[in-house]
Amino acid sequence: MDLSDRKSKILKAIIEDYISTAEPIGSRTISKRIDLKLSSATIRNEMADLEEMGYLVQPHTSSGRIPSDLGYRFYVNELLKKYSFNVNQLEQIRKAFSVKLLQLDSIVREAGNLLARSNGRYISLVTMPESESLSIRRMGLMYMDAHTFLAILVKSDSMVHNKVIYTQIEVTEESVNLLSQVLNTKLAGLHLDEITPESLTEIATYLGESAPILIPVVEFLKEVLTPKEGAPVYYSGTTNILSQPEYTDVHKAKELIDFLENNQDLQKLIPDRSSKNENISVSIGRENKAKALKDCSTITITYKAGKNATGKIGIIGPTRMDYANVLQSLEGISLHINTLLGQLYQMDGSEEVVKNKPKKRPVRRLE
Amino acid sequence: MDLSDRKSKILKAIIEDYISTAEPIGSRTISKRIDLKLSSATIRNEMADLEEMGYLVQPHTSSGRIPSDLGYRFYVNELLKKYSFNVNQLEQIRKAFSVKLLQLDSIVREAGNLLARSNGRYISLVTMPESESLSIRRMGLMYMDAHTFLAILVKSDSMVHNKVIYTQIEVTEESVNLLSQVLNTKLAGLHLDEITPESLTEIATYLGESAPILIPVVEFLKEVLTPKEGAPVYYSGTTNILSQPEYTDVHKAKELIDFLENNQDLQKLIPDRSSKNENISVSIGRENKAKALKDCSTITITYKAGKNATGKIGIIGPTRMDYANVLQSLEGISLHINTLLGQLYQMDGSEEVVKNKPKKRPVRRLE
DNA sequence: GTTAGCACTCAATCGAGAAGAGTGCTAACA
DNA sequence: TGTTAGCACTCTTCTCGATTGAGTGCTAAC
Repeated sequence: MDLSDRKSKILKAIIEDYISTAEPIGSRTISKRIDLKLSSATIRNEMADLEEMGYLVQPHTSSGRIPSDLGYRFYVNELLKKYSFNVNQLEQIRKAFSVKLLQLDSIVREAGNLLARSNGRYISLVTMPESESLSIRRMGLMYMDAHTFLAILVKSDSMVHNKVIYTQIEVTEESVNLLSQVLNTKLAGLHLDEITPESLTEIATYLGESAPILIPVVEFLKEVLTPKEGAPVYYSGTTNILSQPEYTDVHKAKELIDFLENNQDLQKLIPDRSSKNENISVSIGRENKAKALKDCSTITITYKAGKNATGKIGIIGPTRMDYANVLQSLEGISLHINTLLGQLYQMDGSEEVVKNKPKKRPVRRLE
Repeated sequence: MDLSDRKSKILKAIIEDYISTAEPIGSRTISKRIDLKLSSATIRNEMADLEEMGYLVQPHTSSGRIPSDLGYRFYVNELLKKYSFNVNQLEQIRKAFSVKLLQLDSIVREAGNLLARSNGRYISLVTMPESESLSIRRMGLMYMDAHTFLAILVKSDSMVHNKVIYTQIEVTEESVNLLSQVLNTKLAGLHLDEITPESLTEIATYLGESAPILIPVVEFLKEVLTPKEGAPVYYSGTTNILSQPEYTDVHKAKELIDFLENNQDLQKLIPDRSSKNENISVSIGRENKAKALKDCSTITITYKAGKNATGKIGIIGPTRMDYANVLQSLEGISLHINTLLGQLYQMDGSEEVVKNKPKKRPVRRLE
């Protein structure tokens, strides 16, 4: 769908004005604003055309025009000039990540917070990276007292999990240390589905009568390694939208926030329209799967964490969103966490893990 | 300050009505509602008295009365009959805590969430338990690759911390394991200020040329064990207040939420008025230290975690708060987390830690 | 193709009046 | 002396019509 150069300019001007004012835009405003000198009457004619073509809507006769979903879509696809990266901005992003954040979940979560703070007007969201199946990179146990020990697991995606485990039977420091060592050598590099009953019984033989403590440990492994269907979404800056004029009605705001908090499955919220080679996905208004988001736009970008794990980070706001700005900071942040995570994974002793890993792993189907 | 029985009854009726309706209460409403049969005119006289005494205020002449801060205070101190515990309710609280939550921070945080959910109208807050000085209960390292290992610390309050540490120099699995063992035997039971340069050099001697890896480990210990001044406050259900009539104005709501998020120091928000032997503190309206909370009431209860560590859990809402209900569920939840944490600490091998701990520890001053 | 001009539309604003809830005060009553 | 009925008064809220003003569509002229 093509538009004349003049129509494009007018549409762009309307959208950008509306993005910043949230008020319907009249022909006079545009005729004054735009570079090509045209009278309001001419603009009016063009606006009527644009409305007929579906790019603009009128809240009521004799009011200014506001962009339709289609209008925003055209804006995003065609009119948004490639934003140039501000080196300064990238530097600021880098600074915002404090040095001590060297763990995956902190990095990702902090990225979400940063995003929410950096625009201050929209809600930001992140999902933790999900890879189809995770393996055990490293694990260990730590004796605490006769009935307690700590289980620690480093997954192949570098996330660390730990759990305090209480046992009925008494354990000794030696037996815990022994189990720790055995577990590590036997299980490191394995996926959950590669932990067979046979290997477990083998491990149990090393333990003698303290074998039962293996049970809660395996529970823990299962719990942590089982791929969660639909990574949970973390929202940040939910109350940012309270400063948006479209949410001066508290009920609307609460409805949206409640909806988000109760719908943790990002897949169900937004369509997967990163069909192009781009990994950025922009969903405008009714393009979102959820009806509750019909007046919102969601922009998400996919980041990589390791070989085949990806997560998303994004923004939810009213359709009247500052797309240019959001896209830019989103891309800036994703760029940065990609490098951060890249560093994190570069340090992986991947070879070492690989040598322990059988070649023929059951293939996990994607549903 | 004493009130006649009848005045008390009228005040109570007004407050409870106002709590549930948020509308100024007129004399006729009370004359119909209350058990002792009195005409509206009589009630009016009594209300005029109560206003003169400062328990009620009139938003404007010829409107009903609403309780003043003093009125609420009287209500809380004198009129609130001792709530009886509902066994059912306690059972529900118990169920709400899923079994897998066996770590201090999850327990406390979950308590906050539960509190926010259970009333659904107010903001809940929790602070992590703070004890003056924490010691190392147990620590360990876990080798990951030639430049990476994981440091794990279990503090005396049972909180587990871990951090991925990257080293410039190469480390071997053996050296990490050795250090792990040495650290544990040498440092377990110690407070931060008991870790002397001498003990560190002693440890270093065990390590030979891989001694430098001790540095980031000590950094980590410092970071985790240094007592934070003013435990951070975690809020939950901040958007709950959006459903309250006093916050239909979005700006007010946003102001409050922003204020809370930017003021993490609970000490500065509310006065420490748990002066009685009670550990519950109720601050009504302007009794709060922060002016931003002048239309809010805060109720906090202190829970115990271990011997001398305490944290707070509480509720923030409009002064028109359902005190009876909030107090009850607050006490219920604190009761439960006290027992949960009690179990957690009972399992502490305290003797074992004690034997390693020198008697004369530098006394830390309270400021 | 562009523009000036004009009649028209419709939301938002304003103000006057009416309604209604509630009070204070007075006088009568038990 | 305490309680109550009644009435005038106050003040908010609601309603409704008039006004305003931003903006449009259309027509005619350039």
